[in-house]
Amino acid sequence: MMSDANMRRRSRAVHERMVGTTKDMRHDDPSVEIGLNAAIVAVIDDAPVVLVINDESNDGDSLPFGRFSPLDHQTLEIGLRSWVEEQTNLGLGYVEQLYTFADRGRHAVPDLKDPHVVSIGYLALTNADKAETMQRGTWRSWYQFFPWEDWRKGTPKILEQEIAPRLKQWAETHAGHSKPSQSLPTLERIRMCFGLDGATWDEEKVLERYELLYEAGLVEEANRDEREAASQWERSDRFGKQMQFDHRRILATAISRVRAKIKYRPVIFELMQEEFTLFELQKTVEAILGPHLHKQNFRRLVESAGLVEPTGEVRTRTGGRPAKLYRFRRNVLLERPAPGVRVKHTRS
Amino acid sequence: MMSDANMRRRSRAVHERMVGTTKDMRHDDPSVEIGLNAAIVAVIDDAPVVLVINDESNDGDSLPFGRFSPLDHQTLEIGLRSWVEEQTNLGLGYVEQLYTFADRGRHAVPDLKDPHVVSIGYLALTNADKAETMQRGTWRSWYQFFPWEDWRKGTPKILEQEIAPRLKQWAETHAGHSKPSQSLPTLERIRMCFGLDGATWDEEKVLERYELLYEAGLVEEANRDEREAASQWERSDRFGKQMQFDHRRILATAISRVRAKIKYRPVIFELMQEEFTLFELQKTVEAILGPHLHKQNFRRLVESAGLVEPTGEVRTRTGGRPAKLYRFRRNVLLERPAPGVRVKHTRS
DNA sequence: TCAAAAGTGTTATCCTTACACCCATGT
DNA sequence: ACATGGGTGTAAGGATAACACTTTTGA
Repeated sequence: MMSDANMRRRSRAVHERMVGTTKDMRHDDPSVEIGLNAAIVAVIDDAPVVLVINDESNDGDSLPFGRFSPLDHQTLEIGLRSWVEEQTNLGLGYVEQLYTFADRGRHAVPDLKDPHVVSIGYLALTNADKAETMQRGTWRSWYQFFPWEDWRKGTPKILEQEIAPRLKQWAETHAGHSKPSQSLPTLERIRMCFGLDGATWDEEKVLERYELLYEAGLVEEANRDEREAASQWERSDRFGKQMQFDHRRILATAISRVRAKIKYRPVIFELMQEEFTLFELQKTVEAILGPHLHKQNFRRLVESAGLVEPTGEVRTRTGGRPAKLYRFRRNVLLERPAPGVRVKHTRS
Repeated sequence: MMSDANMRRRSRAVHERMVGTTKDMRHDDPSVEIGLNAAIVAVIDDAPVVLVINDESNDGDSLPFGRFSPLDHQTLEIGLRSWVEEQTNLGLGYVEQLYTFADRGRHAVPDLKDPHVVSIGYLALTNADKAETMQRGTWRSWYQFFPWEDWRKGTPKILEQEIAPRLKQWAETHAGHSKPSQSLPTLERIRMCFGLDGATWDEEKVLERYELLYEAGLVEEANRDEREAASQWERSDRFGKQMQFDHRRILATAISRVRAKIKYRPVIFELMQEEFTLFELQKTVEAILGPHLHKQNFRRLVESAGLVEPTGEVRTRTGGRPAKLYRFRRNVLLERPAPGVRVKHTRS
């Protein structure tokens, strides 16, 4: 049997292997910084918006962000909330972690390139009225950053006019460069991501689409990071407004996540007022998922799923007949395992 | 218009606000360490297993893990792969990021409490045959760490005999302590998480269940972290074997994720050989999700979904009639947006 | 009066569930 | 022979997509 002290020693050795205080350390590695970044989403006037800090620098807007300091904050989420509150005076409600990125070369700033930053992205949902106390920051339509995601007026022109041809051209010239880890050939990846040549558009693939454009060097950030300077276009917002650091990637992750999540969790109500009409609810869902897509059956769906209940009140001046007001039925959480707005799309 | 130099300066200011090189810094904060941790999952003899490094210390096994060093590795995933390979000589195939934790007090080691570690969890899937070259490490059934998840022989006894009464007792004594952020009252949370009192068991809620037991001070780790030493039981594995640091939490996250993911992505095939019978496929799905649950219709489902195709060959000595061999149809990826094993449960 | 939105009702279709039954092998 | 798993067919039931139609307001 091992002595107690011996066990302690072993345990300590394990720990040191990790934190690198002994011989196992390879460099005098300046430890990395933890960046917390929040994509705060709301729906205003039936448009999906995100809160950005306008910095007027060359590199575009940024998301609210800050450094995680374990001495100040017990958990990552607490740290995030305090940063956001400090920067925007906005208290957050629903918050969820997205992803942690640490790719070398994707945090470039003009005069201080590639610091060692691990950036942790968060998604927060709020309704714009709760956000009245907000001070700094601007709400911006997320389509400014991702114009190809904007299907409100049918297929976005940029898709077939710019993206498809340039991506295909890139795929041909870089055919050999495709990583073996990617199981699909590049052309197929492009087809699937952007719903070209008969493939169906999947509104959840926001991140995959952005990453493909980055790889192809079509978004400004790729230029900035000097990775694939393959296509030296003039600086422009043609492929969406750029953002600082890797914030556009974080925003893409956020959009993907909300779009997926409202289908199996009742998070859509985080974006609503307490009381709402079914049409308002539908508009909000459409703002997130993309419109022209659902059916009148939407009403029946949410009611029969037990997601909402009538308040008894009515709202007039809707543009037509007065509409019953509804509220979120919190009890669904106790009844169904995965309640959400299970919508299917139509062609009309 | 702002001068170019001016813009650079502003941009720099933003960056410094984050990395804290100027006045914005609050402490001489020793920067945190990044720990990479892998839950490597396989199915052996119809049982779900995870690769652990047996350290024989007081604190139980650990997952393969290591420190992330941005100088050595371009991305987090590359860093993870190299650590795992170094520790176990095992090359990883499918890898996916899970979650990043940094809760103060959840990385305790006996003699060096609460270092500032941000631990990033990863899920890896492999089939045990590919893992033949493995050197260090042991495959352990994940039910050793989560006995209440083991429904292979019907409802686990520990659920009604131990967990339910002790959690309810805890909920009553700590009624006031429930955080306001949790929307549900503690007793309802318990009911939902563990499928008590008529609620349905949701096999995906592995993490929620573990966290509840941690909060209630029933798992060893809670004791160790000296958070809720409410219940001073003798040290025991009654509520599952403990693991080092926060590794059991990471494993819980991993199990939740696989269980959810096989339903909408064809990741189950990462756990299979190249060729397999439909029954083997079913057994593997059951190993992950929990058994006694599906139907013979499983066969029709996977075939009609286009997930598999016959190889033309046959396997004998199955215990019955020889079975056709199948392989994964990689082309589903080009056809369906979210292919997976869409199984529903039955009572039988 | 008419446009716009709120609502109700009804079918056709598909998908899944459940049950029933036959086939081929090893022991 | 029989147990065990392989494999096929089909009918009942539920969900939902699609369509048709009525109601109530504000401009």
